[in-house]
Amino acid sequence: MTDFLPPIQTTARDDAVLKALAGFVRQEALGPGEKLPTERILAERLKVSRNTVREALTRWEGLGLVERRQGSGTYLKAAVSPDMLHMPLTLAGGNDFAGLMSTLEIRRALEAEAAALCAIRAGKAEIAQIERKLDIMEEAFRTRAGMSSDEDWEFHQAVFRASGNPLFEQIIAAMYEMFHRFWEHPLGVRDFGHASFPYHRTIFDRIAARDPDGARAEALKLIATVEDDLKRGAANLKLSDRR
Amino acid sequence: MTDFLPPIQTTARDDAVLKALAGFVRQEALGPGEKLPTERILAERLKVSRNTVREALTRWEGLGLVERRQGSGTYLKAAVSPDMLHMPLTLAGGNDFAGLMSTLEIRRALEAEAAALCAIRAGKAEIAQIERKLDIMEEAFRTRAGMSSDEDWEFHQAVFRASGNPLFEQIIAAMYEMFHRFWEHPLGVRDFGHASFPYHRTIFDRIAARDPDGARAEALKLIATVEDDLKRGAANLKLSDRR
DNA sequence: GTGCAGAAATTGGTTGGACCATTGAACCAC
DNA sequence: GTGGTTCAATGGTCCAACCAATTTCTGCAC
Repeated sequence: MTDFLPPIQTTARDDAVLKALAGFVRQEALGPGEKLPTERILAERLKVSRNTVREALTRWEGLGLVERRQGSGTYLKAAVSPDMLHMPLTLAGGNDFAGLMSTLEIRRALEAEAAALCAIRAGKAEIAQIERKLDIMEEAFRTRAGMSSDEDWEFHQAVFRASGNPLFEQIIAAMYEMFHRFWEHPLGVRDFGHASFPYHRTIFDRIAARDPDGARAEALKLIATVEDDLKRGAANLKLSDRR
Repeated sequence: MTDFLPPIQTTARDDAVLKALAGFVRQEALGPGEKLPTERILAERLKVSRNTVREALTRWEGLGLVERRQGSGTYLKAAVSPDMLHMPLTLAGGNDFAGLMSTLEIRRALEAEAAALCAIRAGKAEIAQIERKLDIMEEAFRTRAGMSSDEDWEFHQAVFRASGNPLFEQIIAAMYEMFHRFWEHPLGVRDFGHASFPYHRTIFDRIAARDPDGARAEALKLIATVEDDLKRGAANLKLSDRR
C-alpha cells in the first residue's frame, strides 16, 4: 500500500508543452532528421509564450532528443515517444582516474551480461555480422600495428546489438564518449588497449559456440586488461592530483 | 591524418554561463543542498539577460544537478565540477513487458556487480547502514504482510551507495522509476516481489562476510525471482499488445 | 515577551515584444 | 553555370513587466 500522491503541478507549462509536442511527433510520425514546427508557431498553437516553448525545447536539447540550428530550424535527433525514460547521468571529473574506473566497472557488468545474452540469443546473421566486424578490427590491428578504437568499438557495438536488448547499446554508447575522449590523451601508455586484442576473438568464439558462461568469462578478462592499462597509466602520470 | 575541423562556435552564451557558474560553485565550495545565487543576480553579474541564465539553469535542472523552487531559490542537488561528463540517456518504450524485461537484464548485470563490489569495498559504517535498511524492510514486510517497494528500494540504494561507484546508483535510480510505475498496476500478480524477500538478507550476509562471489550469486537469485514474477504477470494479462 | 495572522519582500515562472545573427532560398549580373 | 546580393525565415538574446509560490517581516492581540 504505497500512499503515492504525485505532487500536483499548478505550473508545469513546459512539461505540458513537451507532452503535447511528443504527441504531435507521434501523430505526424516524425522520425530522426525531420524538422519540427517553428518556435513561434508552437507558441501560437499551444497558447504559451515563445519563451516557454524555448525552455521546453532546451530540455529536449539537453537530453539529445533535438538539435536546434539557428536560421534553419529545430530537428529531431532521436525517436521520441510519449512514454520515454530519461536518465541523465553525470560523472564528476571528466578525465580523472576515478571517473574512468567507475565507467569501467559499469562496462564490466554490462559487457559480461551482454556477451552471455548474445551467446544465447544471437541469430546466425548477427553472429556473422559480429565476425565481420572482428575481421575488420584484426585487419586494422595488423596494418596499423595497434588498437584502433573505431573498429574496436564497432565490434563491441555489434555484440550489444545482438544481445537483443537495446538498453545495453545505449548505455555503453554514452560511456564510450568518455573513453574516446580519454584515448586521445593516452597518458603515457602508448599501446593502450593492446593487451585486450586477443580477447575479442575468444569472446566471439564462445558466442559462436553458444557458450554463455564462457563468453561472460572472456569478456571479464578483456575488461581486466583494460583496467590494468588504466592503472598503469595512472601510476605513470600521477593523475590523481589533476585539477 | 584526421582532417578534423570542429565547427566554430560564435554564440554559446548559455554554455559560458554554465562554465562560469561551475567555477563559482567550486570557488565557493558549494555542496549539495546549498543555495546558489538568484537568477536576477546571476544575470546582472554575468552581464547576460535573465532569460539566458534561465536557459542555462534549465539545462542543469534537466541533468538533475540543480533543483528550482519557486519563491525560494535554486539549490544544488549534486556535486558540480567544471569538467563533468554528462550522458543523458533516453530509453524508448515505457510500460510494456519487453521494456521491463530489458531493464531487468540491465538490473541483473548491475545489481550483481554492485553486490560483489560492495562485499569488497564497503566500510563498517556502510555495512551497518545496509543492515539498518534491511531491518526496516523486514519489519515492514511483517507488519504489512507483503513487499513494500519504498523500503525495498532503500535497501538496494544503500548497497549501491556502498559499492563506491556513484554510477550504479544513478543508473538504477532512473530505472527504478520505471518499475515503480509498473508496480502501481500490479497486473494480476498480487504478491509481486514476495519471492524476492528472503534474498535481501542472504545478500547482506554475503556482503558482511566479505564474500563477493557469494553476494553476486545471491543478487542473481533475487533478480531471477523478480523475472519469474514478471513472466507470470505477463502470462496472466497478455500484456504484449499494450500500446 | 509570545504567538500568530496578514502584509511585504523575495524568487522562480510566464508573458509579449523587440532586435540580432545565421541560414537558405530566390534572384540577378556576368 | 558561377558567384554575389537580397531578403525572408528561424533560432538566440535581451528587456520590462507581471504572476505565483515562498519566505520574511511586521504589528496586533494576549
